[in-house]
Parts: sequence; C-alpha cells; structure tokens
Amino acid sequence: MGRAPCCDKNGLKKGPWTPEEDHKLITYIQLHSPGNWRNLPKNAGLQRCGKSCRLRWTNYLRPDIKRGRFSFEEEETIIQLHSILGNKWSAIAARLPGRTDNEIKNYWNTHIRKRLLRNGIDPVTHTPRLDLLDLSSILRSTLCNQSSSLLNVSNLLGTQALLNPELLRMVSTLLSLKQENPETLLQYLQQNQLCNSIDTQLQNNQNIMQLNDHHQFQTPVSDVSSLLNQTQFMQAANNVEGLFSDMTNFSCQNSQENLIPSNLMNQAFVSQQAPINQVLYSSPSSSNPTVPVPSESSSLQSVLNNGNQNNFNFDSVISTPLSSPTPLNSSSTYLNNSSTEDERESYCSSFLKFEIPESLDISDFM
DNA sequence: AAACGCCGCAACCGCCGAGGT
DNA sequence: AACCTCGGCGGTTGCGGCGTT
Repeated sequence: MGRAPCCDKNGLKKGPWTPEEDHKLITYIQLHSPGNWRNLPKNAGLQRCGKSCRLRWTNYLRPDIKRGRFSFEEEETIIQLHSILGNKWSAIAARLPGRTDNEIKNYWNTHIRKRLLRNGIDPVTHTPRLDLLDLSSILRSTLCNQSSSLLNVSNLLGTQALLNPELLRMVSTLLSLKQENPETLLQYLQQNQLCNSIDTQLQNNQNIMQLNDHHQFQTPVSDVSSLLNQTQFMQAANNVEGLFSDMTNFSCQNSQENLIPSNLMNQAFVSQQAPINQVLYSSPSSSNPTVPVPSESSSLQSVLNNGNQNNFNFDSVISTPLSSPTPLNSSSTYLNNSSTEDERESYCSSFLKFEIPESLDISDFM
C-alpha cells in the first residue's frame, strides 16, 4: 500500500511505514505527546520528516481512530455535510468521531461520488443532472442501433437541442406543474419571474427550436419571446410531453428497453427538491418505492408552499443550489449496517427508477 | 495460471493561514 | 511590515490487491 519513495531528500525516509517505525512513533507519543512535530522524528529516532510523522499519527496510528466500513448513518452524514460544506473534509470529519478527513475524503472519492454519478446526481451540487445521463447519446445510440430505418434519424436532429439538460429541466418542471396542479402552474406562470427565467434560458440556448403540433422540430426561431406567453408555452410543453411519450414508446417497441421512462421527468424534478439522502436511501418498505420521498401528497406543492420560497424561482431549479438541507438527525430510514454495497446500490437505482445502459460510460464525469 | 486492468487507500505534495519574532 | 516556522488542509499519486479474461 501507499506510494513508494520518490526521493530521499535530506536522508529522510519516505513511503510506507514499517511496523518498527510505527512502534517508535507510538511509543514516543505515548510517553511525551507529539509536542513539536519537527523535532519529534529526531527525538524518536525516526528517519522521517515531522510532517510525515504527523500524518501517520493523525491518519492511522491515533488510538481513537475507528477503522472499518462506514455505516449508513456515517455515509448519510457525510453526504449531508458535504452538501453543506463541500470538500471541507476536516470539518466533516469533526462531525464523525473516529474518522479522519483523509479517510472520509477517500471514501467519498471511491464510493459515494461514484454512486451519486451512477444515479445521475451531481456530486458537487448534490442535485440530479439529466446531462449526466447523456440522454441525447443514449437516444442516438438506440436509434442508430436499429437495423431497420423505422424512424428517419434526420428528423430527430433537433433532439440535440431539445435534450439540452437545462431545457429538459425546465420542461420537466412545467410538466410536473401541469400534471400535479395546473392551476398552480398558471398562477406561477403569471409571475413574470418565471417567464423571464425561461426567456433567459432559451436565449442562452443557441439551438432554439420551434415546436409544432406534430412533434417535429423545425428551424430555430429568432424571437423566442413568442414562445413565452402562457398559452403557447403550455402548448410547447404539451408537444414535448407528447414527444417524450413517442420516444418512450418507440424505444420500448424497438429495443425492449425503456430508456426514457415516462416518469423520469417528474422524478427528476421531485428528486431535485428532495434531500439527497432520501434520494439515495429511501426506505424500501415505503408504500410505493417508485414514488420518491415526499411525505406530502405533492412534493411540488410542498416546495411551493414553503414559507421561505413564496416566490417559486425557476433559477433554483436550473442552477440547483441546495437550499435547505435536512437536519443531521434526519428521520429517514436507514438500511441496516450489514447491507452490502450492492444492496445500497440497488436501493439507489430502484429509487431513481431508471436504467442506465451499459453503453453509457460515466467515467468521463469522474 | 498467467496477463491484464481496475480499484482502494495510505502517503505525499503544495498551498495557506496563524502565530511568533 | 516583513519574514519565518509550523500545523492544517485539500488534491493527487501510485503501489498492491483483487477480479476478470
């Protein structure tokens, strides 16, 4: 284990510690306490630099270090704290007795981060990111793999623009609103803030397209504001909804795989508002494990009714800061500590309820 | 069983801020 | 104010173990 000595400056040893060195260090610290780390190696008879001694002690030899697998409680705490603190490993470690910042950092990079990515969750922002799933390439791959040209791919050239993640998020949110509470949607569409946000997002999209009633994409329109009155945007949302329904059906019919589940869009929005720990470790015993989290009948409603968010800001959906992390003593259901990594992964996947095809290489995101 | 590639993690590196002179 | 020392922190490295072919 560990890095081999890369140099031997000042005659000091580097690389993995031997049991003899460990014993010397432990014995010395037990007798004298570390004191000045720079002087410690000389006093302890070690051919190491003080920094190396300090790291060895704090990360490995300290008697109060808890070793072994992280429990679910610990993992959940790490995720929650990371959503608040970011890569402040020492601060996170301070909340996890017996764990070192180095250990937590390693665990994050080798386990949690990858798991989040596999489930389409941005490990930096802790929010779902459809672009991590690279839907456009999934779709293209699926379509191109069809031996018969049941669908003219050129007709779908516009999907690259449609599958812009920001636009997807925006549309999915509108669909959620529309399905769960159309009146609320209208109410919030009437707030100019939303329209402005949509306008900004669309203007940032260089591949703006116009949707017609036949779910086909045509040439970009120069004046996107024409899309932004309420009626027309609802129409656009309807068209996109139909398109995804078509795509899903197409996918099911031709590849036996539901690559774009019909509930994906709604779940993406719902998950966005849910604490990440709930996304990852929702109780498998919940009445409907495919319906994520929200204890209220409508997660959307809970967001909209949140006293701190009287004005539903579309930017919060788009840029996705984690605004209200759950308390550390969250009452979410833990899996028992003896669960395997596969079981954790299984719960994560089943919870998000969509499949990531084998062909999708997530290594690019790591 | 040998070769290969991936993964986990201990340890190193470089930077930064606090405190002392 | 400038410099130095020290400890702390986050990022990165690369060996060794393990699984796969």
